[in-house]
Amino acid sequence: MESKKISKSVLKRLPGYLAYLKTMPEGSAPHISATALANALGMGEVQVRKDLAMVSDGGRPKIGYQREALIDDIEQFLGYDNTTDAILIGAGKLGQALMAYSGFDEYGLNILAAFDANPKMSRTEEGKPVYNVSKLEQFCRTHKVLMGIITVPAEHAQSVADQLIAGGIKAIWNFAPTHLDVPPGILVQNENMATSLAVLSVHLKAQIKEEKETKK
Amino acid sequence: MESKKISKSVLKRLPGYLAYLKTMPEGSAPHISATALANALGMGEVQVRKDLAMVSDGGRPKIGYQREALIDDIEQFLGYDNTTDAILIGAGKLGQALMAYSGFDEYGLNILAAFDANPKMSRTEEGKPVYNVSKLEQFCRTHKVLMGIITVPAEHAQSVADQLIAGGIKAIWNFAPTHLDVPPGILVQNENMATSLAVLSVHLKAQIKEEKETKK
DNA sequence: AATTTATCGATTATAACATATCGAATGGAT
DNA sequence: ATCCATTCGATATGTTATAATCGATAAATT
Repeated sequence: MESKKISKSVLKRLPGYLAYLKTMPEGSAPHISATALANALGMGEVQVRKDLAMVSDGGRPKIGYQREALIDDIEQFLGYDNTTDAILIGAGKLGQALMAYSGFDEYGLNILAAFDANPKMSRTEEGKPVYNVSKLEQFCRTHKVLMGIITVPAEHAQSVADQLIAGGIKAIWNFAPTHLDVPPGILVQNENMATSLAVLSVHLKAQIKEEKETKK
Repeated sequence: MESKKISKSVLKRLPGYLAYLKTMPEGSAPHISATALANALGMGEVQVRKDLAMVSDGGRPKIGYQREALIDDIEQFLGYDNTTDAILIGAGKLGQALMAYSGFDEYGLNILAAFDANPKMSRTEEGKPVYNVSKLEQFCRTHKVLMGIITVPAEHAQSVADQLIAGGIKAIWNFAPTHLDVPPGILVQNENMATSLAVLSVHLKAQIKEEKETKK
């Protein structure tokens, strides 16, 4: 089962399973079937089974998967079991919100420090240091940081990305609503709110249109 | 060209084009070709052309698209030209960050008010009212709000969603890391950071593994 | 012990999607 | 005025993701 090649769509569904498994009450049965999971999350049972088969092999007919073991398997697959260090650039509103979000530990993510062009404080509310952006590249090197989180305005995002890459970063989590040009081997994950909004907006438009037509 | 059926993948790419077109300097040529766009954003030129053909028909050989007209076409298609009202539930760190984000106007989104189970203030920094969550359903009805933004902890998300739907909401933008059960016709757009993290995390794991193997 | 039932896992089929290729049209160059 | 380069648009191919089908297995029941 271990890795080889995994489709990105599967990857995006795994956290969903994980979250559901974890929120199951303590008293529930120690086993859960792929079918049950599928029903709970409103997806096809075949798809769920296939996804689970990619990361685990503990499925037994009539019984299902052992919940604890399955959780462990998914977490291990997603790399949530060993923490990765990251830094955040852009200590604005969004940046601070992310720094304050305590849930990242759960996903094996540890934000070491924040950087800003004009640091208004030396430490965040949570006690994480805030440095001037000029220290960025050097910090990456000395701490061997592999992930950078960009929460700066769009016009500065590319420049920040370049500095991160120069510092040896391998993955970028980009919250700036702009395209980043990066060399191959560097992964950019865009958390673009504009795309989500587009989906919602078009849906609403269709919905309203439909309503008008049924009224006729 | 107008609507009919549009694939979700196309939809997600359109905001990228739009953002790039808008950031082009004033002095640049009034026309742009699909080829140029493709190169700038690092995508296939055929795909870009196909996408643009879905929303516009102003493409002319040798010239390309008129930039202004293309921007208008995309914005109209995405519904950015007429604003839609929305409300936000959960005035925590993330919720406040979203309220403070001024860029939403540009996408035709107008957040009317925020709701919280324990409002700590009656107004946000931006002057938007903050109500108790008990007023939620009534507010939706009287203001005919169609979109709700959920930024409450995962355990309360489903309950909030139910109230929104009871109030007549048609689209939900869900920032809570949990699955929401909704009746058909209601769209849930999950802005799940966990999925993005999963993609990044697995990439990093593969990257590290690769490095070790090349060192051998 | 045999049968039934529920579930996993593999195989196959379908559909969506991205990519490549080709012809047509247009504006600029010669 | 003719030719050429560029770009759009449409068609065709390959790839990938999704869905449906089938057999096998293990527990529960009779």
